[in-house]
Amino acid sequence: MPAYVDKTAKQAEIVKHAADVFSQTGYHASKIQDIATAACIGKGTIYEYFRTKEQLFLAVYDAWMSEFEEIVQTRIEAAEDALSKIDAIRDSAVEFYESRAGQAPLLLEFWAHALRTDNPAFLERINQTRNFLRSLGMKLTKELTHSEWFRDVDEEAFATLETGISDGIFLAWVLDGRSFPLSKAFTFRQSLIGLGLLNDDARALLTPKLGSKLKRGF
Amino acid sequence: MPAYVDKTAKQAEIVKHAADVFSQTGYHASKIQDIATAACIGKGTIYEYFRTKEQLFLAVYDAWMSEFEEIVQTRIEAAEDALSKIDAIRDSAVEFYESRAGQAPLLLEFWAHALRTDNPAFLERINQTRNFLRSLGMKLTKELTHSEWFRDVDEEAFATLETGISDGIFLAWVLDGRSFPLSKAFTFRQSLIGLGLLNDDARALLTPKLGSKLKRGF
Amino acid sequence: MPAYVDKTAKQAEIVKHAADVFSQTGYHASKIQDIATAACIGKGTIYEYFRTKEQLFLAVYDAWMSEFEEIVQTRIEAAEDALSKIDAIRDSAVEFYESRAGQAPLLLEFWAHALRTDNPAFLERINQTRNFLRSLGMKLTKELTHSEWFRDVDEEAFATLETGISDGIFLAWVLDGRSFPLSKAFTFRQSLIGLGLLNDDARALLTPKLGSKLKRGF
Amino acid sequence: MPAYVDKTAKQAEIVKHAADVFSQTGYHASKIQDIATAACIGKGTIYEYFRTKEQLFLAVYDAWMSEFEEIVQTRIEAAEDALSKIDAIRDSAVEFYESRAGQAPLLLEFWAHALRTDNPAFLERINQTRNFLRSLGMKLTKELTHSEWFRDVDEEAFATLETGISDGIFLAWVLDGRSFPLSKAFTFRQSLIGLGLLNDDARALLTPKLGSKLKRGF
DNA sequence: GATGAATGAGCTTTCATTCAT
DNA sequence: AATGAATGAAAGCTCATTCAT
Repeated sequence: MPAYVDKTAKQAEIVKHAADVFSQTGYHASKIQDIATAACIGKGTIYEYFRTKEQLFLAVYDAWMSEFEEIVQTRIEAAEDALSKIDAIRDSAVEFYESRAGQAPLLLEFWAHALRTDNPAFLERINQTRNFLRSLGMKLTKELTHSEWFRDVDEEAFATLETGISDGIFLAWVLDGRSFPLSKAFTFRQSLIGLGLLNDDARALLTPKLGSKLKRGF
Repeated sequence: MPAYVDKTAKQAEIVKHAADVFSQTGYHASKIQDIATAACIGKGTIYEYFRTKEQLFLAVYDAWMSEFEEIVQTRIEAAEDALSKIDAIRDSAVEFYESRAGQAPLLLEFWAHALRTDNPAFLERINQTRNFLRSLGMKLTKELTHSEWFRDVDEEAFATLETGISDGIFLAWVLDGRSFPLSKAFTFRQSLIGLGLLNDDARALLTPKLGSKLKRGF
Repeated sequence: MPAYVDKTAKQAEIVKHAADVFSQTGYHASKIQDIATAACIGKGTIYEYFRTKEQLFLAVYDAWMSEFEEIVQTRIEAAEDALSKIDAIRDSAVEFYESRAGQAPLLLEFWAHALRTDNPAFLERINQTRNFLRSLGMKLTKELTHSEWFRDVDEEAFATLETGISDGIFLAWVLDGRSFPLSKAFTFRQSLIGLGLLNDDARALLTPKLGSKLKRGF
Repeated sequence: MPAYVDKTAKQAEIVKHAADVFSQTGYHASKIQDIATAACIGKGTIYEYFRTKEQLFLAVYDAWMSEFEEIVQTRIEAAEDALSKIDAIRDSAVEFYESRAGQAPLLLEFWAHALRTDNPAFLERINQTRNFLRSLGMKLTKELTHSEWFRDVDEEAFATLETGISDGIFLAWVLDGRSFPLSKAFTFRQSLIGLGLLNDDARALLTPKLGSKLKRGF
C-alpha cells in the first residue's frame, strides 16, 4: 500500500473529527486539543498534517463543499432534461443541508472568517462552489430560454440571484432555528420563480399546480 | 440635565467607536483597548457601561438594526399605497446596506456568533428585526392579495421567503466583493417575483416593463 | 510623585529579579513565570514593562553595564594622574566581576546571543561599553606616550588589545571555575605589559617591583 | 571492512553536517531535523549515533578541538627551537580561527552552555584543550627562562594568562564583527609581551623590530 | 541499521476583566 | 465617574525524543 494512501486517509480522518468538534463548539471555541482528543491522537500529530488551525478549518469546509459538488454533479448527470436537472440541484441542496443541520452554523462562521482573514484561499474556495453553481445555473437557464420554456432573461444575473436566494433561505432556516421544512421552502421558491419566468404556454399549463403550492405555503 | 442623558450619550459614543473598530478588524481580532483608544477614554470606562465585550457587540448590532427599523418605519409611513410601501422597504434596505458596505462582514460575524453563544439575547435581537420585516411583509401581501393585485399566496411563507432572499442577495453581494450594484439586484429580484405573483390584469399591464428589466440583468 | 517614577522603579525591580533568575538558571532555561514568581508579580505584569523575554534580557545586561561604566567613570575622575587612572580601571573591573561572580556565565550567554539574534541592539549595547573602555584606554595611552612613560605604540591597537585581554582573563577565570584570584591575574598582566611598554628610564626604575610580581605569579 | 569503520565514518559525517547547521543557526535555533536533512539521512538515524542533541553538540566541539590540537602538535614537532614553537602555536591558532570565522559564534555558545549544563563533560572537554595549551606554554616558558631568553617568570601563571589572552583576542575579533586582521593582532600581542619578557640582551637585539610593530598597530 | 510518524511537555505571549485609587 | 496597572487563564504551536516497522 503506497504511503500517500495512509497520509491521505489520516488527513481525512482528522478532518472528519475536526468537522465534528468545530460544528459542535464553533471555530473559535474549539481547541486543537479537543480535536486531537476526539481523533484519539496526539496534539502534535495534527500539526504533521495541517500547518495551522486555520488550514484545518479550510480543509473541513473544502471537504464539505467538494462532497456537495460531487453530489450535485452526479445527480445532474443522471437527470435527463433541463427541468429535472433543476430539480436535481434543488434536491441536492436540500438533502445536503438537512443532513448537516447541526453543522450549518459553521458555514456562517466560515463565511465570516473568509471576509476577515488575510489568507485569500478562503474566499477562493467559497467562490469555487459559487461559480460551479452559477455556471450550472447559467447553462440551464440558457437551455430553457432557447427551448422557449422560459421568457428571455439575463442568465448571469438570474443564476447569481438564484445562488443568493438558496443561501438566503438556508440562512433564514438556520436563524429561525430550523422551524420550517427546508424542502418545502425550496419548492415554494421554485413555484414562485417558475410562475414569473415561464412563457405563456408553459405558464398556462402549470399555473394550477404552482399556484396551489403558493397558496399552501411552507 | 438629568444624569441618564449623560449616561446614554456616553454609551452611544462608545457604541459608535466600537462599531468602527469591530467593523474594521472583526469582533474576535478587536481588542477592548483599541475601542477605548478610538473613543479616547480609558479601558476601564467601557466596563462602566457594558458588562462584557460580548454585550458591547450586541449593543453595536442593536444600534444598527434599530436605526434600520426606524428608517423603514419612517419611509413606510410616508408611502401612500401598498406597492410604494414595498418599494420603500426595498430602497431602505439597499441604502442601508450600501452606506454600510464596510461594516457588512460584521453582520455575518454577528449571525455566526448568535448561533454559538449561550446568551439568547443575540438570536432574540436578530429575530426582532426579522419579525418586524415579516409582519410588514405579511400585511402588505395581504393587502395586495385582497385588492387583487396579487394572486392568492400564503402570506407568512411569502414574507419569510422575501426576508431570506434579501439576506441572501446581501450575502452574495458581500462574498462577491460587492462586484455588482446592490440596487440593481434588488430591482431584478422584484421584477422576477412580481411577474410570478401579479394577477393576470396587472401582469398584462406590467409585463413589458418587468420583462425588459429581466432581460437587462444587473 | 510623578507616574514615571513608579514606572521606572517597577521596571528596575523586575530587572533585578530577572537578573537573579537568569544568572541562576541561564537565559534559555529561565521561564518568564520564574521571574514573575521571584518578583512576586503576575506573569502578565512583566509584559506591561517589557515587550519580550529578549528585551528583558537586554535590559538586564544594560543595567549591569551601565552600572559598570558609572563605577569606572567615578573612579577615573577621582584618580589624579594617568597611571592611577589605569589602576582605577583595573580595580573597577576586578571588583565588578568578583562581586558578580555568580552572574558571570550570563555575560557569556549574552555575548553568544548577541551574535545570533536579529536584534542589532544587542551588539550595539556590547560595543557601547567596549568603545567606552577603548576610548578611555586610547586617551590614557596617548597621555603616557606623550609624557614619555610609554614607548611609542599605536593607541587604538593597544586599547583594543587591552580590552580583549581583560575579557580573556575574565573568560579564563570563569571557565576555570574561578580557581585563581582575579585581582592577582590582572596585576600580573599589568606588570607584564608594563615591562613591555615602559620607556627605558621608567623601566629601570620599576623593573624590580614588576619583575618580582612576574616571578610570584598568581 | 569492520563494522566500526562504518559506524565511525557515519558518526563523523553527522558531526560534519551538525557543525554546519549549528554554526549557521546557533545551537538553540537548530533543529535535529535540519541536521538530518543536511546530512541526507532520517531524523531517527541521528539518534542511533548520539543519545541527545546535547551530545551531538559536544561531539562537534570535540571534533574541532581535536583537530586543532593535532594541528598544533604537528606544527610544534616540526619546529626546531622554543621560539619557533611559539610562533607555530600562534600561527596554528590564527589559521584555525580564521578558517572557521563563520563558526566562531558557536564556540561562545559552547562555552556558555558548558557553564550551565549538568553534564560535566562539557567543561572537561574545554579544559582538556586549555590544559594542553597551558602545558605546552609552561614547557616552552621554562625552556626560554632556563636558556635565559626570558626573564624569570612564573610559568603556570604566564601560560594561563597567555591562553586567556588568545581567547580574549578571539572574542574581541568576533564581537567586533572581525573588523581587524586576526594575525596582525596576534603578532602585536606577541611583540608587546616579548618586550616585557625578554632578557636585556635579547631585548636590546629585538627592540627595533618589536618596537616598530607596536608603532604600526593592527 | 534506518526511518519518520507520533507524541506531549512546555513555553511565550495575549487580552478580557478587575479593582484600588 | 474614570482610570489603567495588574492579573492569570488560556491556547497555539514547536521540537526533542521514541519506537514500531
